[in-house]
Amino acid sequence: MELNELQSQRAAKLERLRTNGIEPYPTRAQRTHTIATALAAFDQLADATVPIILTGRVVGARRIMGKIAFAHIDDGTATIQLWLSRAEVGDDWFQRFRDDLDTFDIVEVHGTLRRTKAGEASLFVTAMHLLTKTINPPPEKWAGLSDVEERHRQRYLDLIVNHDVREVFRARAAAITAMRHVLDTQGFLEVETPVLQPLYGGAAARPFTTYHNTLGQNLYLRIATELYLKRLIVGGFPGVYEIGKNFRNEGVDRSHNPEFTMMECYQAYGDYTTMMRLVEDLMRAMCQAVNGATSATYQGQSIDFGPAWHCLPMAQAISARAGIDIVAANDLASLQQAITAAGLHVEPKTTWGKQVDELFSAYVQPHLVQPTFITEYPVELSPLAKRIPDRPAFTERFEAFAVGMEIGNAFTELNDPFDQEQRFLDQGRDFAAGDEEAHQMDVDFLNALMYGMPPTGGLGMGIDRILMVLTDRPNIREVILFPHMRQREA
RNA sequence: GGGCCGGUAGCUCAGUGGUAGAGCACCUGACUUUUAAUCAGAGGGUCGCGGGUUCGAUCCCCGCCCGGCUCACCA
Repeated sequence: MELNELQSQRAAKLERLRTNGIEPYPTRAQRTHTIATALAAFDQLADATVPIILTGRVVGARRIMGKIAFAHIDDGTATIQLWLSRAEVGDDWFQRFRDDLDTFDIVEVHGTLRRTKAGEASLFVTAMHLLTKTINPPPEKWAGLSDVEERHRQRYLDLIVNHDVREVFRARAAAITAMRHVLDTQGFLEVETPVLQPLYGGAAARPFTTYHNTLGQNLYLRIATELYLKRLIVGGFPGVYEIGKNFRNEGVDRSHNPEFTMMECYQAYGDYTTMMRLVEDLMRAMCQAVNGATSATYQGQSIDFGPAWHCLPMAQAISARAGIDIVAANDLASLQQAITAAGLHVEPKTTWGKQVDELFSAYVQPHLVQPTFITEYPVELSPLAKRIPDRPAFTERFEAFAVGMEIGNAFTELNDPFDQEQRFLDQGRDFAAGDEEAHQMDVDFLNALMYGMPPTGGLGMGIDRILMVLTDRPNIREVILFPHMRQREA
């Protein structure tokens, strides 16, 4: 290791401690309380001068004044002030605290709880042990660690220094726990399906590819769990869900990370309307778990997950926002003509469905701030969704939006194996025509459907994006502990 | 991939065609109720990397690397 000046100073202190018989990395720690439990019982413990032992990392400045010193320690549950008196803790340890310990070192401290004259609840230290000597110095005291790249690359340091970052990830865990609770109590079984797949499917995306050496087989990292979960509905489970990572070989921006966490669930004998109710239940529960209420504030706007969501067919939404009737303009040429006639500027696309999607993304989606379901998607954008019985160009599908961002996608699942085969064949033509995200033919999945899948509702929800909304973070990297970062030069 | 902005001490940032700056941190000393402790003093730099212009480049020019925002892609 090459050490800079500050690191070398700390390494020298470490050697001095060793020379004086102090092991800088002892094997075990002892404590009687966490800081949080000690503070909760402060009055009883202080009044009876009960000797206790706490542990934690020294955070903030050590304030050392000749024969007395103060510092704070943090054990992950709370912080507490240490109050050291030279007379009480002894010359050796007082001097060691001053000369050989540093901010960020981790210590075990023995003493009694006592309030200072300023009124701060403190541990009056009678003895101390070093638990871990640190080599790296802390960032600046006030501005702290604010460089976004450094925060993400050194998330451990970000978490030490920026306590609101810890809260984001506690919120994330609480939200996922709440999500599991809703799904478990509504009869869904949590399952795990393959990440390494011989065929990728269930979404429109380019995959990451990898290779199994001994089998000599190309494999893909999954882009969705959908096709495996539906096989399990064929297998007879009444409801299944999986919360796990998907991997999509696409661009990276503030709402896309190459690997992201998705919850997908499938409910036998349900349909897309039962999935709407489930989304409402899930979002209410997750918002409650994170914010203690069914509304959240995102970038200054209140987002309310309490009431039933707005619900609007895609054609109506586009008509209202862009003034284009996609039901009348039902082929690519007439749609593009209508767009031109309306004076709209939309990226030209190669198919009617993609053009509809583009129109929607440009003119409707940014306005979907409050929770909204957009329903009835074009069939060619939805190769796994069932058609609306009397309008076969559209599917029983919705996407869930909030703060202008897609956070969920659901449909009545296509269970007609012949229609499914035809959709795959159509997708195959798109792929041959250069659409790298077109869905692949999956013969085994068709085989499963030929054993019969009951009418089923399915839903996918992007956990990371939901957490962005619930924790008011405008960048997906703020809700992923270790977001993807470009590799640094050696 | 395009556009805009940025990369200077451990951290947060200023700055200039002529020996590199501040605050915090760190180091030395003083100090028995601090909590942005205070006071006195000292040290610390590949100015992202490579090339060019110049007597001289951290500064100007070109290329590259990395990051942020944004557009495109991506539901």
